[in-house]
Formats: sequence, C-alpha cells, structure tokens
Amino acid sequence: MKIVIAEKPSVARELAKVFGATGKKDGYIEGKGYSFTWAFGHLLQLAPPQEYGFIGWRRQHLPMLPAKFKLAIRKIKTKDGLVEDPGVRKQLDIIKKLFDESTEIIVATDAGREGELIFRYIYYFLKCKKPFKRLWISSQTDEAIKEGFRNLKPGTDYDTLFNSAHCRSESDWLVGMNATQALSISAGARSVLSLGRVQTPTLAMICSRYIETKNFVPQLYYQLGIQLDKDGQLFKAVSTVNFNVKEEAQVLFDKIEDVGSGFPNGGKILDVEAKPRKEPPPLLHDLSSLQQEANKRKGYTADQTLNLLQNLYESKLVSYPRTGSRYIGDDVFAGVPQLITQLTTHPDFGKQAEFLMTVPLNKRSVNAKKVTDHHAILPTGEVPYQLSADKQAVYDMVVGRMLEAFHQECVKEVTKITIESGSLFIANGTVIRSAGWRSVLNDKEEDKKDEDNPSLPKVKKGEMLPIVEKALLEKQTKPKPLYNEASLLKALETSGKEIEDEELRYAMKDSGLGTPATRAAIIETLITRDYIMREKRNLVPTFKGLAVYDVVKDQKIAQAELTGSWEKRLEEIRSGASVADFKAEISEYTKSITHELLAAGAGLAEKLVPKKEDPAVV
DNA sequence: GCAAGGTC
Repeated sequence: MKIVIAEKPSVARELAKVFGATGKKDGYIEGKGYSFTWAFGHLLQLAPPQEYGFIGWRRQHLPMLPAKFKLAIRKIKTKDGLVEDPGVRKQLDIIKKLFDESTEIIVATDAGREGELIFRYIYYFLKCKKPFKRLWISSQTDEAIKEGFRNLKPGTDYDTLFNSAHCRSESDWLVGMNATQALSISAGARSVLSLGRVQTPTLAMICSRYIETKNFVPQLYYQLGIQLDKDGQLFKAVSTVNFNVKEEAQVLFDKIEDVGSGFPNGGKILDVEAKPRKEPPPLLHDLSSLQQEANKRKGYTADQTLNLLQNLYESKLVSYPRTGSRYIGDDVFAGVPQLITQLTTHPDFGKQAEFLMTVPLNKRSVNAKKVTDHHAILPTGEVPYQLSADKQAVYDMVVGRMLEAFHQECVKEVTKITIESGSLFIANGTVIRSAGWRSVLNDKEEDKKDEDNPSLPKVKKGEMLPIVEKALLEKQTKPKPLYNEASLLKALETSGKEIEDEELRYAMKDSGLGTPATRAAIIETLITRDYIMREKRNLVPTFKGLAVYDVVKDQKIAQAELTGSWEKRLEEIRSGASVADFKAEISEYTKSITHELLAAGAGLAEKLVPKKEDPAVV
C-alpha cells in the first residue's frame, strides 16, 4: 500500500479523483492500491519554552537557546486556555496508522518551503522510517497530476529545502520568543509585549506613518484658476506654476484678461495636445489584491475577507483562496470560456459576459510560469445558492475580476490645452473612447484629479476664448494618508517600499513581509496586543504600540530588511549552503537582541501608563 | 502569557 499525503483535504480529494480511488474513510480515501490522506496545514509546531524547562518568564532564562527543538501538536485556544487540537490529534493518529501500514510514502504537500516542512515535521514527529518520494507539481489539473506521478522525485532531493524551512521556523522562534520575553520582563511584565520578525516591522510602518502624519506641517501655496467658455461649454484650467507667496500670485492674477475685467476674449489657445492612452485590464485576483478590493469597496477587514473566501472555497464556489499568484496556466484558461458562458444570466454581469463570448479573450493573466502552488482566484463554475450578502459581495468581486481580466483594454483620449492670459494655464481632460474592461464594474477612477475636466470641447490653436471666471486658489500640501488595511496589505507585499508599477511590484513578491496566508493574522495580532486599533477605516497605533515602537525603532528587529537578509540566506541553504553557519548567526543575534531589550525596556514601564498628552510626542 | 507558518 502506498500512502499519499497532501497539505489539505481538497488536494487529497483531487489526487484521489485522478486515480479513481473512491473509498471514503475517516481521514483518508482508499483505492487502486493507494491511500490518500492529508494534513490541515501545519499540524505540528515548535514546542513552547516551558517544554525545555523555561517555566515562567524569567530574566535568568534568557536567552533561551534549546540545544534541540521539540515538536508539539498544534494547540487551540479554549476557555480553559491552550489545549491540543483534538481534530489534529485524530488526523495525526490516522496518518500514523497509514504510515505504519505503508510500503512507500508519496509526499504531495504544496510544492514549496512550508509544504516540505509540513510533511517533514509529521514524519519526524511520528518517528517514521519508511522511504518517501516527492510529488512536485505546480498545477492541479488531471494531466499535471498524472505527469507528476510519472515523475516522482527522490525524497532526499528536497533535504536542503527542508533545511531552509527548518531554519526559518527555528529562527522565528528564537528571535520572537526571546525578544518578546526580554521586552515584557524589562518593561515590568504587566502585559505581553510581543515582538517578531514580521509583526514588529509591520508595527513600525504603522507607527512611523502615524507620527509623520501627526507632525506634518501643511505648507500653503497658491494657484490661479480660470474658467473658459467655448460656445457654451465651460471648462477649467489652472496655472502651470504654483506660488509660495501670495503677492506673486496676486500680480499674475490681476493680469488675467477675464470678461469681468473688460476682456471679451482674453484666453488665447497656445497649444492643443490629444493623445490616446491604452490601459490593459487588471490581472486576476490573488488573496492580497482581493482583500484590498474588499476593504476599499466594502470596508471588510483582511481577516473577514479571508474567512468569507474560505467559506466560499469550502462550498466549492471559488478556487483555493490563499494564493499569491495572479496568473493561471493554459490548462485552467481552457475552462474560462465555459465559466464566462455561465455568467450570461448574472443580473449585473450578464451583458458583459455575453460580449466576452463574441471576442477573443485577453490573455494577460495567462502565464503558466507565474503560477506557483496555486493559481489566481477564479470561480469554480458551481452555481451559488442563497449566499449571505457579504459572501455574495466577495463572490461577485471574484467573478467581476474574472470578466475584467479577460476583457479588452480601455482606450482613453488624454487632452491637454495650453492657454495664455497674462501667464500660462493648462486644462486637462480625459475622455474614454472605448471602455473595454472598465465597463464591467463601471468604477470611477481612483487617481482622478479635481482639476480634471470630465470632457473638453474641441478648440483650435490660436483661438481666443472668453474667460468667464477667475480665482486665486489657496491650497495646502497634504501628508501621506494613514495606513488602512488595503494600503497596509499593499505595503507589506513590498516590505514597505512604495512601488506603483504593477509588474515591478509583482517581481518583489518573494521579498514581502509575511505571506498571503498570514497577513490578515498579523494585523489581528497587532490589534490583540493592543498595539494598533481601527479608527474608522484607518489603522492607527495605540499608546502602547507607540511606546514599543519607540524602544525598538532603531533595532534590526523593526526593519523589514531583516526578512530580506534572512530570505537570502535561506535561499542559499536551499542551494546547499551551511546550516550551521546560519544557526550560529541567528544564535548570536538572539543573544544580542535579548541583551539590548532587557536593558532598553527599563524606561518603558512608566510610559505604558497613558497620559493625556498627544501620544505622538512619546 | 510569547513567533511565523499553514489551514479546518
């Protein structure tokens, strides 16, 4: 009997289906000489400090550096505190029984670092010695699965991948557990002050943005605005220069030859420029982009959206949600026309679905090379029935995005008119010539400036037009907006670096903070710790968050770059570099950060008592 | 009491 173990039930079911195995048992599926079983993500975790004898939080325990780490069954929180998850225990027992009966194990956890770790932790925890092979596939289609099983790899080929995963796991424990205890103890141990490779840089981003915003001093500046009339159609133009000094603006303002000052045709058209601009459709959604859209449209938190999606996934309405890919392969694309056909009866999208059936589909989101463990989020084709309003809303975002992604580009005409009247003025206008993908949701554009005209009249160079109104506008520079869930998720993808270019952002996916599957949890952790809170739609630091930030802001643990440098080393380990060297470095770093925090937290105790002043001055 | 990672 061969045992196939997948990362999650849905994958095991898919594999069993391809083999024609139909014997549904408790915790596995049997048939054709195979048993297909599964984990539920990580079933095992590194044991907590008390299992190495570090009972209670004590200064003399620090730094805690276990010679050998232990594994423990995943715990859940109940009213009696942390207890072993009974479902996990049960599944582990099933896996153990199957491993014991097996002649060979086939590892079918997700093809990546954590997938490898999920299996190896189970294998070593159960003290299993059976030989194992690795299924390594990047698409879940029948053909890809069959091909993968014909090409099983020796299990030992992935030893270095396991090494890198193992180092990631232990390093996070060492730095997180020690730093957390060190800071909490030195601050007087009145509450948990958690720190970690991901959560602390995230907190730092929120705090530094908050402080920057609070300390922002708006600068006044002046602009001149005019309104012109072309055969009854009015349009606006603003001065090409901004003025810091009001008097300078006033001088030019007085020179504007408007109708009110006795000039019937005082605006001279110097130049007219009209250029077409093409906008490709957006890529399909991955988890993060969908969480951002749901937050912008509906105000859902990242965590709420993830839960709604998980629910839709369990009802088989959408594909696997915790994906970091915004692409699909050609095999999946082959099923897209059918998905679109099914939407012709949809109340909002029916017309666009019908249109798409008549034109070639845009293939921007089709790229097998950019699909990793899971492809972009798509509807499955199952017909939803009586969804709750919030589930329907998320489902519609998945469906709507699919229609957009395969739609045609949007073509606009961008017009710029230069006008002279004492000084120079510019009128901008954008007209959509062919809406393309934008006709699916009919959204207004985000980056529309208020000086933009909805449409501009046809004017000719040299023409003289009446200026019916003029104004000296007083404006203020604005601070960067506070983070909300959408902008924070976006920032986490690129470790806080601001990169607008979609392709470039995508290239940085592997060096982000956290992973698609964990980012919602990071935000919730910071809230649970009372480090940040939601204020309307913004995420703002609390007193406590700012106080902790103040202590750690210059430390390595608060820098997003820490993840980047670890990732680089972990990748080297995956290619065969020394594990011992990395462990020694982490051990040294753990010692130094623990030492520093034990000292630095001393001044924190009194700060944690809220005072009436503005928290930003801490 | 604590990390980050995965998923029901």
